[in-house]
Amino acid sequence: MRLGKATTYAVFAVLYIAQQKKSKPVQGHEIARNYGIPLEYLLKILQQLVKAQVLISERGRTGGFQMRKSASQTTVLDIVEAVEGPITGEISARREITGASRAKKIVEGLCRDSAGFTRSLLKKVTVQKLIG
Amino acid sequence: MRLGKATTYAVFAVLYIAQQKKSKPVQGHEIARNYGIPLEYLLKILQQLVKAQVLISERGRTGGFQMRKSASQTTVLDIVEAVEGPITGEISARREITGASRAKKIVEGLCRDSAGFTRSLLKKVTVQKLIG
DNA sequence: GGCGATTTACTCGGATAAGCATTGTCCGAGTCAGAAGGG
DNA sequence: CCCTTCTGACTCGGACAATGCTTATCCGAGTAAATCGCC
Repeated sequence: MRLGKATTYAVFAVLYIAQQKKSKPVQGHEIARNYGIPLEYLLKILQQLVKAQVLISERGRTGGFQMRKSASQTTVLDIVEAVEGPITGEISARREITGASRAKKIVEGLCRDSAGFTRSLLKKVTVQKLIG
Repeated sequence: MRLGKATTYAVFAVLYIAQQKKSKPVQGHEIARNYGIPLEYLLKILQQLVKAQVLISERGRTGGFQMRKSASQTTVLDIVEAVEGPITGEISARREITGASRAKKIVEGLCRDSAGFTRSLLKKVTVQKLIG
């Protein structure tokens, strides 16, 4: 399991937002400055989190981002899948390889098991637990 | 767990080689023809498997590829790591993100656990089991 | 001074380039089988 | 007929492009606060 930059940014951005006491929205540039993340890129990632129902956004001068659900109801899996898409186990050249269907099914099963384990692992950890 | 094309080719190529009864080397073009894989690309992948001590190669007119160890001593993990490099759990922007060290360690732990599980999973399955 | 229209500064939002890994291709080095030729 | 030599075709091997995805950036749409003018 290797988390890409985008996903890593996403996790820590959500963490930062969840840690805010105030109910005011947190603005992108504040997160970017704190972690040294390129602002425009971060915004793009935050938008994906909004689409995936992890965050809510507000426009305008006092706008920003807020948690949609509470920190204890938001899991790391939610964040990761929002950015990378669903974690699914599959092999790439499924169509090219003809025959060897038995072996193919076994290998696909392995991938699925790995993906399933990873999903359950990430689902167990909430943002609340990350805060501590 | 998503296996790239190269890795998938590698698994089925090794499977094909292991299935050969004769002790003669199997030639690349035979595998490529059987599975519809681009020959030159397959050769490149097979070379990686040779470097990783999974296969042995022989040049010349009667050359080709053979298993280095027996099918029951060669695991899917050996093949996958030969092509993709070692399966390790890590986050990408480790340096960029400053602070939040507690959360960082937790997330890194998740990645390691996922990687460890996947490794053990792939290690359990030998090429012999794929043949059936 | 109070109220409202306007400006303005700031936000998010989606479309657009740059960098890098994966995938795919080409030509050269090496090696053995088999033909050619002489004994 | 048999052995040696040589040729040639076929192999793997490593260096060289094309493609696709991740990463990064830019400019436009939207919103509320602050400003300015009028009453």
